[in-house]
Amino acid sequence: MKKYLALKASAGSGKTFALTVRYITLLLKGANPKEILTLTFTNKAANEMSERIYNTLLSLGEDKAYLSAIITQSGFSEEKIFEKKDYLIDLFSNATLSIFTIDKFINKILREFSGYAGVNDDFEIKEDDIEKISSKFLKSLDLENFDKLIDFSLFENKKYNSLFEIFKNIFEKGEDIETVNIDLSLIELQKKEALDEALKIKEFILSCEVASNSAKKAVDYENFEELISKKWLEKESAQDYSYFKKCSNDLLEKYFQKTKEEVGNYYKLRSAFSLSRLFELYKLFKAYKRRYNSSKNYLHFDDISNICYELLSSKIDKEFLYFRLDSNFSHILIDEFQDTSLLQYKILKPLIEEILSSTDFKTFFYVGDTKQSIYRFRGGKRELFDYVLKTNDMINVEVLNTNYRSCEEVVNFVNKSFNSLPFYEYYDQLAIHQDGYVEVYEDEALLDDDKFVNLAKKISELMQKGVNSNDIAILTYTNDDVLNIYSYLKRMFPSLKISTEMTSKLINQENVKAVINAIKYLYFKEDIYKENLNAIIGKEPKSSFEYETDLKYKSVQEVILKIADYLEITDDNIIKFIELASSYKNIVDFIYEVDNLDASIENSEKIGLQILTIFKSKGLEFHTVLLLDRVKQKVPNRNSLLFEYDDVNLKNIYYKIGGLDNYSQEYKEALQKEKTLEFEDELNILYVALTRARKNMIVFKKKEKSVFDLLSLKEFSSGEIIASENKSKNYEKTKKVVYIPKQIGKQEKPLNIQDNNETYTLHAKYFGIATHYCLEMMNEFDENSLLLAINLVENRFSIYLNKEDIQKIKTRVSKLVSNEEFISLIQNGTFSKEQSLFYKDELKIIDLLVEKDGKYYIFDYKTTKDELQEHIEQVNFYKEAIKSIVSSDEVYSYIIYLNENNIKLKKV
DNA sequence: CAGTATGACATTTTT
DNA sequence: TGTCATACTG
Repeated sequence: MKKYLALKASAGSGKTFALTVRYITLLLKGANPKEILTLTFTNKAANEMSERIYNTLLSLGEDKAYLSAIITQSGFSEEKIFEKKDYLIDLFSNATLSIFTIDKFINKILREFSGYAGVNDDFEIKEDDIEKISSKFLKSLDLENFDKLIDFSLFENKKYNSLFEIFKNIFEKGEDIETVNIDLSLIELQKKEALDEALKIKEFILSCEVASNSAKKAVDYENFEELISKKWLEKESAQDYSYFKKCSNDLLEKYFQKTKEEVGNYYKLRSAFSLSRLFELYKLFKAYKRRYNSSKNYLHFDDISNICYELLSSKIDKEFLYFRLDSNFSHILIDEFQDTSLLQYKILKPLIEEILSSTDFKTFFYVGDTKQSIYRFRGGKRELFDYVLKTNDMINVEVLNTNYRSCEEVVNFVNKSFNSLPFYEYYDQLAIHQDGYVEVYEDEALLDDDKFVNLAKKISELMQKGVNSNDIAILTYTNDDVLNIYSYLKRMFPSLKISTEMTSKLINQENVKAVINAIKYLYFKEDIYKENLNAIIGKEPKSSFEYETDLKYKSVQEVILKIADYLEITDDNIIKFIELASSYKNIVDFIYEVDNLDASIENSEKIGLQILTIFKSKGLEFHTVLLLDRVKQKVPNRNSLLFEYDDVNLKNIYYKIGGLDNYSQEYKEALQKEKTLEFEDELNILYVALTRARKNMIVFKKKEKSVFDLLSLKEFSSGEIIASENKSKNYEKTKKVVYIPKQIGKQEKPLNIQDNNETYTLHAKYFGIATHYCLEMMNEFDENSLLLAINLVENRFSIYLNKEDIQKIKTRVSKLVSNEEFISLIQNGTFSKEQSLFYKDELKIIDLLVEKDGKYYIFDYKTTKDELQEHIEQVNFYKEAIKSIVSSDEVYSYIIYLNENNIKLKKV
């Protein structure tokens, strides 16, 4: 095993495999899980990582690929590894793991050193309410600074809101600059100077007899602003401008050059002024925000990394950090390194350096693929990958170029598309799977009104050729496209199950929005809310909304439910909204706080054809991919600031001004650099999109203005469509715990929400999921398995549940495994957990299914106290389903109520 | 026909 | 706020 290694892992080349092998090798070589710091970007990835390691340990030896890789890496013999297997499983499942997201890790550091950073260690993490902070900030300013802000805002013609956007942008970067004081009147003077010169040109042209109308129109300026909007100012000399050509002489050229010089001086002054003033105001804002955060005892994610970095760079030295951190990390593994931001890297740097300079057994490893860096807009810095290599010559680099994901046709197509691009680092990949199908289809419909006809046709064609709809994923550029395709396909194929993965805010979902407006109307009696409501639910404008209720005396949850039922719009999103609404104490709280609710919408069906954005698809793979061109054109980047970096060092910050590039060479170069990076982003998105398919890929290309023109794709097809392996109409896609929302709205029995029944809280939901997860992860129903499983639960659910909850789960499950009736029922049977079944058009998941002597036993776990009729109905449904599937009457079912004090087995 | 002016147009998102 | 298509100009 290389002690220090950077791994360039193209899409599908076995990145997670390499990480897992390395982790297990470290364990074999005697490392403790706690000291192996493994960093990922999302919680999902962190969970998957620990599960993958755990599962690989459990089946160590069964998978030859893993085994031989581990043998090679560790240098241990097969026997030696088997010998250690049980010990490793035990070690891993009982240890505190250090597998986190980068953000969580930085958060951890800050909490440990909170005293030095001047923050409380129990701060909350949440989104900023920029509107509130900015208005309070304005009020906090003294007259002089307030004037400065107003002046700046007027001068740059910026709204206050966009000013705070810029502050946020600076804050994310965590950069700072020196400011200089330039008087605004100086700029006004310079403007006049330039205008005076330009008026000479005007006079000259107007008195030139041969001047064309266009030439006269080109000098129709009265003030400075009109002057600089003229295109001819960008020319090198006056005669380069065709409308001036006829009048051109030395005198005009003299005026022209002088005007250009004065305008150039204006730009220099203005950019220096604007940048300085902006940072001056930013510093005030930052200081104010610190005070505000500390008074409210909360921080934003950006605050955390910002403060943490300040702490490390000024207040404490790295030795101190290293020795004070509650765990010493001897090994670091970083996943998706190309997405690391500069700030994050700077925070990790001392830890990495300590490892690199140590003579002990300490290792450093990072994997990534700069071609898959598509998150630059939120800070990801791909240059870091090579920079770290370049600046630390002990680090080795390896490249993974075998593709284990896609079939030959797909791999070859991607190779062909990317390897001839100049300035794009690409190594050809080698496919291990044969065959496959690739098609580039020039879709004329994409430019018409009926955009998705051909997409729909292709889908039905694929399904006829034996591709299961579950195996198809449609990838798009925007969330908007996802929605449009979803509703189009729903219309065309009403019975087709479609799942969309979108992150859109719950409060923006139509039904939820309708209820919010209805409640606001009832509270404020302002017509605007009623009209909003009418528009959303499709009623005529001015329709009345009559609803008798007493907002004050009912719980917020009850009000939402009643109104949603009244409007007949109760759905999954409304139910989630009701669950979340428990956090509002009363209706007034709700009215004023609801707009800040940050939760996301419930995604539709959990099974079926998938539609998602390319960004969302990163890290995933699909049997068949339909890739859609960018439907609408790309928008330009609207940041007001331009950060120019040399590798990873900040070179300059510019305040973006249109036209400045004509007068400042360095600004022009910085703009050019930014453009190159944006171009790379665009190619990277294409790379991610084209590497998701395992078997079949169909590209829908626009006839004109297609993004695929970057790769010069032409109409093309190669190979044969590969049918799905699983032919059943809707089969399980994941073995994950699926939460089915409780149908609160449809219950017969009136709800008793006021007594704060825990059944309906999110917390209870996670408690239930965690309990199910614990039971799912147990290999055997005994205490030993429970210990292992509870550890996994802790690692996975510690965000949602506290120690007591975990203990409660442990107690409950422990009661179950010592329950004689239960044990005797399952003894000597073969059992399958989380068995999904599809029956009468419904997908259900059975918690535990046991087969014994030709008899079947169904078990369903419940963590609620209440024994509801619907539980019985649900289990009866399972029973019917199993009976019909196995064609036997010997099916028995039980509901297991996992109560705190006792276990109840209820035969149904 | 080449150069110029003008108006319409639009993203991605975790912690 | 940059890009693109389109109309206009000489």
